[in-house]
Amino acid sequence: MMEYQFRDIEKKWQQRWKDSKAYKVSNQSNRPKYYVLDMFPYPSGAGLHVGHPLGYIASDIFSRFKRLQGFNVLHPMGYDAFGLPAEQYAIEHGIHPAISTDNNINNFRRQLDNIGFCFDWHREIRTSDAGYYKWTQWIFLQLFHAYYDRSERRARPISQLVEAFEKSGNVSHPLPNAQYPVQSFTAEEWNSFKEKERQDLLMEYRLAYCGTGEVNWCEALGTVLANDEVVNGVSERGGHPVVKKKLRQWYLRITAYADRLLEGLDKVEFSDAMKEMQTNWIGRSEGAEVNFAVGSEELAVYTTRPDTIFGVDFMVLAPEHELVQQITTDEQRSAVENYLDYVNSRSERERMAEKKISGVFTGAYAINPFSEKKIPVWISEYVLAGYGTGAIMGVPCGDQRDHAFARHFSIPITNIIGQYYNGEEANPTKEAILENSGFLDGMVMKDAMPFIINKIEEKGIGKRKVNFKMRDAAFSRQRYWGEPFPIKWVDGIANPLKESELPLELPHVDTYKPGPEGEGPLANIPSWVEQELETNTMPGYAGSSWYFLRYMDPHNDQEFCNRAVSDYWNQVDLYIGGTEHAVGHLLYSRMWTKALFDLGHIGFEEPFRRLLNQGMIQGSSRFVYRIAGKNEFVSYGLKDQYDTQAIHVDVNMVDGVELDLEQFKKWRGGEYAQAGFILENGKYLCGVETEKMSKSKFNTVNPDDLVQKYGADTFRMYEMFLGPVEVSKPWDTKGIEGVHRFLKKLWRLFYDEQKGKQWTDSPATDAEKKILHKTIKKIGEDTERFSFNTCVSAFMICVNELSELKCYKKEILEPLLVLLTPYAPHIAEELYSALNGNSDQSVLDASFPALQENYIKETSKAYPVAINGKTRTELTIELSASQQEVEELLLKDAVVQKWLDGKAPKKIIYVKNKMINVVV
RNA sequence: GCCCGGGUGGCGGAAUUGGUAGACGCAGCAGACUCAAAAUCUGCCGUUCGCAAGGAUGUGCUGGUUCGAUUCCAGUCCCGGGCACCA
Repeated sequence: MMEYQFRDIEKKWQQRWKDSKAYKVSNQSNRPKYYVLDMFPYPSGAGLHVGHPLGYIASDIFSRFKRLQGFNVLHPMGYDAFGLPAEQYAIEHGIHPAISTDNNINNFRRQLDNIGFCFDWHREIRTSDAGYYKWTQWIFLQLFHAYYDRSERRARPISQLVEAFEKSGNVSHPLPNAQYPVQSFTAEEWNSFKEKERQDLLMEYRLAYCGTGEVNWCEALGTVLANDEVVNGVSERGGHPVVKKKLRQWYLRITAYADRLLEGLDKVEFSDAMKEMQTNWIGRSEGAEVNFAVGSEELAVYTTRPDTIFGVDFMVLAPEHELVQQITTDEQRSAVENYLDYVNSRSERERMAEKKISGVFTGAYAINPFSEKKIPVWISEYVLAGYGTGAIMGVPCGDQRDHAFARHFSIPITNIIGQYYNGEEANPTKEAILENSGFLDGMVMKDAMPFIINKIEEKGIGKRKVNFKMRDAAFSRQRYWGEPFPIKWVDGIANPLKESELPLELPHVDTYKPGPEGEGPLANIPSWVEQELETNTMPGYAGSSWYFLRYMDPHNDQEFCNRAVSDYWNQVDLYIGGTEHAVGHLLYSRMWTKALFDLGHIGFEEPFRRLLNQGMIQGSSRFVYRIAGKNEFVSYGLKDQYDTQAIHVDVNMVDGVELDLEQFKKWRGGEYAQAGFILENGKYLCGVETEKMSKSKFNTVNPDDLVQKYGADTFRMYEMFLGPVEVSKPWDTKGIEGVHRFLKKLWRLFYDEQKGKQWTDSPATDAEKKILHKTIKKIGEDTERFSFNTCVSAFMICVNELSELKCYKKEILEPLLVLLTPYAPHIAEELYSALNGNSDQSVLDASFPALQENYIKETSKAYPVAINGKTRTELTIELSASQQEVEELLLKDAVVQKWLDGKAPKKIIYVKNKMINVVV
């Protein structure tokens, strides 16, 4: 074999690696462990396009790299197999989700195998397998049987809470929900409660709990819709009206973990952008809750700026606030009622989107507890019932929204910050010296903050308070294709199934239509309903919140994951995936990990030690230009001479920008078979635009086609060569040929097309060793920092230089193949095997070559010489040269003399190993 | 509106700590080999002035710091992403 026959080579080694179980990983090893994980895919029916494998290639390279460095590397793959699209497909086509999901998975697997990944498929998991979701249900029960102990800041078994209640009531365990009708009880009271009362109370503490929540109910479709299926208050499909409907819903008490989720960010290596997104989502704010008297009622407001309390000019309640009815005066009642009607007529989305200021005065006045000033109480839709206390104090001089509100309704503005307020717009400064602020006068705002909070607490009219924007996570879906809850409802009490009753298998159904009253399809199954089983199913993120643990011990039918095994593999060392899961999946899995840690099931509390976000590969669309009203197309360069309409064409019919006219005429069943063309230089050239890659834009490129045409190794390297993994960049099929040429050139270092084998055992020269070791250094460093694109360049430079020197020496070529293995494993193994007389030693288990610095050490350097900062010439000088020696050499140089023009240099800057600059 | 990223040749990108801007590749141009094509090889390739040697200019824009700025600072424009009345 003299030519690079990549198809045969790749097929051969993929089969051999499979036969020798080359990627099977053991849980026992003397080697240090390394865990590389990809965000597992939802197996959609559309299959992979070139954008999907980007992260998988990066993780594959890194896994293989770590293996060469002597690590025991866990690199598994599986499928997030429950989900809405399969159910939707089932409704439309009558095919059971289990079947369509299975088909999709088979197609995914075939496409992945094509690319030559080193996944340990013995550990494959599917979240929809009963053997998997048995443990998802089990973890749900762990959460159900646990509460969050706020003083110890950790989850504990709920049985311990019951013991505490029996002994001393709930004095040291206040209810998480301040709105619950019973707030405190004694041991005697607890012991006298009926079972239902006790269970209702315990439900208020559980980490997985049931409550009432609002869902988007669409009467016409008879189903509940996700937020993104609702557009402008109507359903995305069909445009039917959507209303809020209250339903029984499961929740996860993620808010209990808010502060730990925040603190945990300091212990992980995520990008700053990612940490910031999570921080914003959690939305921690510090402030105070303050009570204002309104007649005989008390109105609590939450504020982050208690230091501005003397600047309060009005109050605003959310329209839903419970005090609204009680405090509204008779004169204002009809105005308030009108406003409430207006608010009720609006969807949540409309209210969110509204920029116009609206509101109405209730007629009531609150009393400022410090200044005794009377403050008008308003209602407005910009105040949200769900955040803080649902009421705010309006400080116009310090808050832009309050300012706009005061202006709009002509409420007089009190200035407490002197010249910091210009009368035109609010200033949220904390640096101003307070005025018009009673006993706070003269204090700097940020100093007044702790002072006034203490005063508030002393006076007993409020307290210091930390608030979070994050809400508890809704954990029910009124759907079929998800994990059933291991819960039976008897007399209104949620009864958990016993561990021995798991898994509670998802029953087969013949129809996926929603159940009555917004319930899920399970409510249509008489046998299910007779057993009083919960009819909701779990959401998509249930299975994905803990899957990284199951990979460690995927076949264990006694435990979700053996503790010794999870102690060995521990955290995921490198997690690779897209930013779209920034807040959802990552926060949920972090919370589950913390809960499992608290309950003693695992030994670490952050699942992912390091996170790498891959960018998107954008589509590069091609356009043809049809002359208006004619079946005639004009080439890109001439289109401005006509009135044209741009039409997307399939990028796979275009070579660079040149359209294949024959293919185009056959496209879309011959729609353009009779079309005419106006060409430039005999070619039809297309327009180009970068857009999201999608079928509808005809700009998707299938990796299968590229692997078929150029081979998996070329494809892998080209995906990396496009640019840094973390950033988004457009796809350009044309460029792949450059990488393919590189591999062919590499091949020719080993085989000559005429002469055949041409490697030799002759000893390498220093120049050749220098090329090799320079490459070892570059590949080692750049792979470690995920700079895969510059690695590909470094390989190209190396092969170019070795070709130039006609270096065919095994001493150089063999280590080069090891370096290349993570990037292009097939060709590396083929040549490595040939080099070693087809021995059984696989390049996959070779050792990463050791860098010998002495071969790359330079003794002299060609220094750039700048005159006044502008590079004028180059001067080769020994690295050991002193300042004085350099100056002497410099002044002798003809170019330097020319620029000095007889003048003496003012200063000569010589930075060793960098540059020389002469200041004249 | 707020918060993050990012603007470098015709294109993707490189320049790791302030030190030769444009590595590597694509596209393009010229040439060699060939009956021809493919494959391969060689040279050129930011803009501009110049026959050349060489010079000027150049990393979105305007300033600043520095012997020296793609890199640091201030302002500004544009693009991408996230959040969106969070008190």
